[in-house]
Amino acid sequence: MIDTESGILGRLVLNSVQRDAVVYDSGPQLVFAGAGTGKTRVLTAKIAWLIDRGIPPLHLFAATFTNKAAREMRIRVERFACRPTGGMWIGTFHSLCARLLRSECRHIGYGSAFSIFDTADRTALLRGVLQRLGIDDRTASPRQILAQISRFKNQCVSADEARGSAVGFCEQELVRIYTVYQQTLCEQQAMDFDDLLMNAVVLLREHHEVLEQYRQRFEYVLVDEYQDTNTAQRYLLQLLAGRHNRIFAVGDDDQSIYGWRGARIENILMFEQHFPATEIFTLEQNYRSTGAILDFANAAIVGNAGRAEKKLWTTMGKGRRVAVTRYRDDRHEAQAIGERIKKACNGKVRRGDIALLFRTNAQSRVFEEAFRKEQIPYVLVGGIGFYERAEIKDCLAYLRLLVNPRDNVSFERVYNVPARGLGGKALETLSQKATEKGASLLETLCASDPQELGSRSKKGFSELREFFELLRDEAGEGTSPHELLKEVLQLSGYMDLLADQHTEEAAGRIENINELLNALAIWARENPDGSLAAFLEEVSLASDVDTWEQREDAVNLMTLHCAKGLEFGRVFLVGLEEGLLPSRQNFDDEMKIEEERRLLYVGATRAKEQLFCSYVDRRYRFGELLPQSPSRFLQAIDPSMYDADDQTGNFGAVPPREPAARVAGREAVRFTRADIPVRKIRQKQFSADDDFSQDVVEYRMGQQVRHRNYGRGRIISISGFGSDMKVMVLFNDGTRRKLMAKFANFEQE
DNA sequence: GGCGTAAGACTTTTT
DNA sequence: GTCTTACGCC
Repeated sequence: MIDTESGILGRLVLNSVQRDAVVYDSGPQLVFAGAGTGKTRVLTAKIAWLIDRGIPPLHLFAATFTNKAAREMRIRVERFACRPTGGMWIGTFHSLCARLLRSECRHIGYGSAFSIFDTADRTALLRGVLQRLGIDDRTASPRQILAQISRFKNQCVSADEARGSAVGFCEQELVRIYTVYQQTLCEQQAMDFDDLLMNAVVLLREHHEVLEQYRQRFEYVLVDEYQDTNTAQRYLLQLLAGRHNRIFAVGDDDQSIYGWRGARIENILMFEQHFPATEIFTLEQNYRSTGAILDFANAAIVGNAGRAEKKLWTTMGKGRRVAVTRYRDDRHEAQAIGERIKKACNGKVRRGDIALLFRTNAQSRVFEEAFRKEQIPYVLVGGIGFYERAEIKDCLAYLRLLVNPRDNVSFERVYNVPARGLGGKALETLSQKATEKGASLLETLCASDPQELGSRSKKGFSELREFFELLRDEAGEGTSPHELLKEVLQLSGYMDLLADQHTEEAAGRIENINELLNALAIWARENPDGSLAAFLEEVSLASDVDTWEQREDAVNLMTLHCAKGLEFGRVFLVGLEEGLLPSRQNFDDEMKIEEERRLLYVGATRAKEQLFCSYVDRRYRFGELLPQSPSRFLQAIDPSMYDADDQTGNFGAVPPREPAARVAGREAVRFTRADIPVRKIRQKQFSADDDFSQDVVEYRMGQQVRHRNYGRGRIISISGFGSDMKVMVLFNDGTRRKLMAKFANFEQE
């Protein structure tokens, strides 16, 4: 023991529970690691410790939540263990499964060059399937169908298995669609994200020799963010860990926020049932946030039922109080926060240490505008990702076709981009031929005489055919991916098309394409042996945070989901309103409301020193100014946990039920203070369960009031909202009193 | 039969 | 406000 102490354990700064978790080595382990308790540190330390004890890195399987986390962990492990970790399998579940499938998928009817379909690709595929089945896509939205198919796959329910339990017309139709959708994917040698997981499980389940080989190899299975695993991922872990029975999972049920994507919080809560003889470790000392922030976060999360018992504590002291600010509307919120950030950054606060977190991507717009106006540098993480832009998808579709000529979705994307005089009719002709031959569109094109493909489209088709044949030859001769893309852009005329447009938009697209070329060149330098296929895979499985580089000088804007696992000195949590957090679409389901509450918890616990929350009275949605009310989660937190600050300038007033915008017609009307009449003070006493948004006393600053016992006075400050609203009154006898508005019983002047 | 313009739907979160 | 789809024109 003394040996290890002076060795690697000496280099890793760990508290006693963390150290116990690292050195325990007698079977399955679950580490409950609350926010900021050193989850990553423990996982990194565990891997480094294992390697230090002589476990070859190639016997380790480690699943992280993002590729970025995987990269960072690999670097840290290498630093601690002072050894290269090349053979270690570390990455996201999706990339690890892709890796497994690339080498073993011959067992399940795939070649190693399969395409990976993203949401847009699978939507395009489904549209085609619905058309072929003669189903009107207005009767059931493709979105919903895809969500249902994902639900099956996330639980590893194949189309055949689903058929057995389908009840009623709708379900049977769904299964029929699922069946054809799955066949079509296979025909095109493509897998969607869910397939990567499900097919990996199917492969290991049905091919015992393959399973044994990998089980044997992976002596240790390590998992980060275990609370966000879905059923398929759990099956995969159970299969892989089935032999050595050494699984090390880290997670926090309070941070489970991916239920909508199939994640099962039960996975972490029932870990002991899934992995018998588990030893549980609970990390409760928080090293990230101040006491004030932790108290606020704890107060937010206690509303959830069925949590694993834990209580975060810190030795850091209370720190600065959490601020909860009310603004007039979303523009006001953005402008005021922009100014606040600007002021703070004139001091010694680094912009890179500030994050602005929101529930939906749509909320970022106003902030971007405000920040530009204030000249605050910012980085937007996520949103419309680089690889989702039309011009980038076009480029990638061309490249994908070179790797996998059976990828019809890619073919249909680019066969007429730039325009070659080929349209729906031309595609139909080609498609029919392809069906007869049992080949893909590109294969059929290359095998057909253009003369047979319709008189009008023969020119376009023969152009396209020559283009692909030339590229395929070049690809075969080992031309670098970077050169290939350049050729694609030139030979297809794609670049010319953009260059001739002379618009700002086209210029932006050219810039993006250059960025892609650049990325390809850099990637080739870092991966000298990397194939085009490998590049495409990496690109398909890259997440938003993967491409994010934290900068010293730029404020970080991202969704709450994106912020998981990150930390910042100052955090602005914006738009804490009903309908947004919690999201309106989750109102009806208590489980989903709990997930929304966890989202608030995740957001709050990102903050190290200071947390600013805000909500607005009115918000633009669909181009209309709609009234908003503060989030139920805020209202449930004891007001003593934070400082309430009302910046609306019309304190206590509540937005009208029917927005004036409606009355005025379609045109959206901006509210000014004068638009909102300050109603007379009402004498009514309110009960606690009154809906405050309907029955609330409206006060404003400076208002004259008369109190039954204290006489006349003037309101000098207002805090809190709804039934918790407090007013500070300066009475004429010189005394100041803070009164609960609902009990003040002011007499009318 | 392709291309451009106008109404239409619509946004939760992402590998 | 933005992206997609439908229709009418060339």
